[in-house]
Amino acid sequence: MKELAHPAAPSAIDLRGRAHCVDCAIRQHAVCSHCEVDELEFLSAIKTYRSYRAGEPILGMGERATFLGTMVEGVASMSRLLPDGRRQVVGLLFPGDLLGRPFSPVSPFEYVAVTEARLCAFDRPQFETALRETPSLERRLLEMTLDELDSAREWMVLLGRKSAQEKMCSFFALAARRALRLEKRDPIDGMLLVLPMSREDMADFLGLTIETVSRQISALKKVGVIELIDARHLLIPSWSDLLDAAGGDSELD
Amino acid sequence: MKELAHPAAPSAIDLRGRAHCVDCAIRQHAVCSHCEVDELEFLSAIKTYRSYRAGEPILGMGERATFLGTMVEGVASMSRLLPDGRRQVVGLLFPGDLLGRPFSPVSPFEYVAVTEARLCAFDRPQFETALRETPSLERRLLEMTLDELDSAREWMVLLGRKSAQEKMCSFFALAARRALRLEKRDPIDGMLLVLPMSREDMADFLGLTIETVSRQISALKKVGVIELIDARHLLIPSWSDLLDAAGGDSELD
DNA sequence: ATCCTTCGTTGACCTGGATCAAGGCGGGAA
DNA sequence: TTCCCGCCTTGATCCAGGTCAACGAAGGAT
Repeated sequence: MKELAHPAAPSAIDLRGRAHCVDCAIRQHAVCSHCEVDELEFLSAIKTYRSYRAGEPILGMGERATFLGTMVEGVASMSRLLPDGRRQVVGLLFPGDLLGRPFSPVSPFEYVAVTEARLCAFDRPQFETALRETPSLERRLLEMTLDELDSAREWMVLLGRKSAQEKMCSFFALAARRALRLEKRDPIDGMLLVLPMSREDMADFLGLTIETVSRQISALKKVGVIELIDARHLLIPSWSDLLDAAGGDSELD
Repeated sequence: MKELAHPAAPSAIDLRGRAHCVDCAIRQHAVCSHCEVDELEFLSAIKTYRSYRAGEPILGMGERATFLGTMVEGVASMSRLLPDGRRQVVGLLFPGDLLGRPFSPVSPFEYVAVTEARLCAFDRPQFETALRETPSLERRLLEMTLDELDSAREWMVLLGRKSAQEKMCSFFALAARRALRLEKRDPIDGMLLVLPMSREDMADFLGLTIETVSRQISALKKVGVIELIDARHLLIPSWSDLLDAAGGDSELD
């Protein structure tokens, strides 16, 4: 996972991966959700699917990105590495989310596939031109960016003011809501939550250490806020208990 | 400061405050910076200046906002109050910054004037219509939102992974850069930095307590990274020393 | 089957920053 | 001038979460 020959080269590119946009399962969440058929056709012409294995880098920090794209499957992380090795995950990307920084060729953050992932990628200059010429695209990007900004600020509250326990609960709530959204289902008590990431990724997302994450999970299991099946699977017996323990959750993600 | 009769009512509204946009000192930083003369004239027709005293609330959390606007003078904070009183400042607004959440009438954060402040306010529905009909406005808002998102993520790194000392230095660097930008000057060693806010606001911005802020300032003074004139004024003897002590600063704000 | 190697858990201990508490200082009111 | 009162600083103590360390469980490779 650490020693891949070509960090920015996906493990597979399907150059002719022209699945029909109209059939795209995640389009309603994506930057192209407001597009008309002809606009979709144009995008379709410049799109390429890229697949990544879990742990594989997608874009490096400070690297010149040649593309950007929509997450189609899987989860990716966006993070910053400090000179001394400390790491902060500043965002998780779920299907529908846009990966990459429009209008800026070098991203100040690195993107890594957290699970096996698939990206609907666009050549950067072409996509940026499309953005400028297609109001429905630009408008949707603005909507998405405003929402992401709200989420980022929400997360700042968590990072700055919440206890380790509250952070864990907020994270579970976030992960559960994002999973539910894709399945178009509402939260229910007793639901299963699949954790898409390692303890280390969670720790780096929450501003904690893996040990603290592990301990808090054990503590939450003991008080019954969660029921642990195995390291990656848990049940949420009571959604409202979870939100209470999350300390002022704003239902945003 | 805590017991104001009408939280959302500014201390003064100049209804005929129609200073010419073309002469506006901060327009180049504002959402209207890409506008043509005719577009400026339209905005001018729907704008109103609002003044706030230091400490005065501008928009409450969860409150239905009737306006949003560009900061013209002064500094405002954007923050979230947790049910138990903990507070996190998620952003500072300097002249040129847009105050308020476009396309969403209720802001999930509260805005407070940190110093005496002046706002170029627009009626929300009218401004949103203008946004939708004016590509130069919408495009500029997108640019600004993308930049703010980068800054927010930068701040997440600080909140999640930096030490109290690094946080203080990053804050000084941020405040200095924002001040310099307005004056169109470059950072120089020995420059004076005016702190626009109280220890409490800094603490809430950095995810610290006032005591820690105070102690770190003393510590930084002792090691010579800053020179304290009084509680609100300090010198930055060496810009590079400051950035070193800030631990991986990305020059962003 | 056996060995790694990675990941997660748990325990023991430490420490950075929070908390609690006491003054200092400066500006406005009387 | 004196007295507040809101800020800021500093000291003493505490504790949530970090650090260090050991170990178990679950794959993969051979």
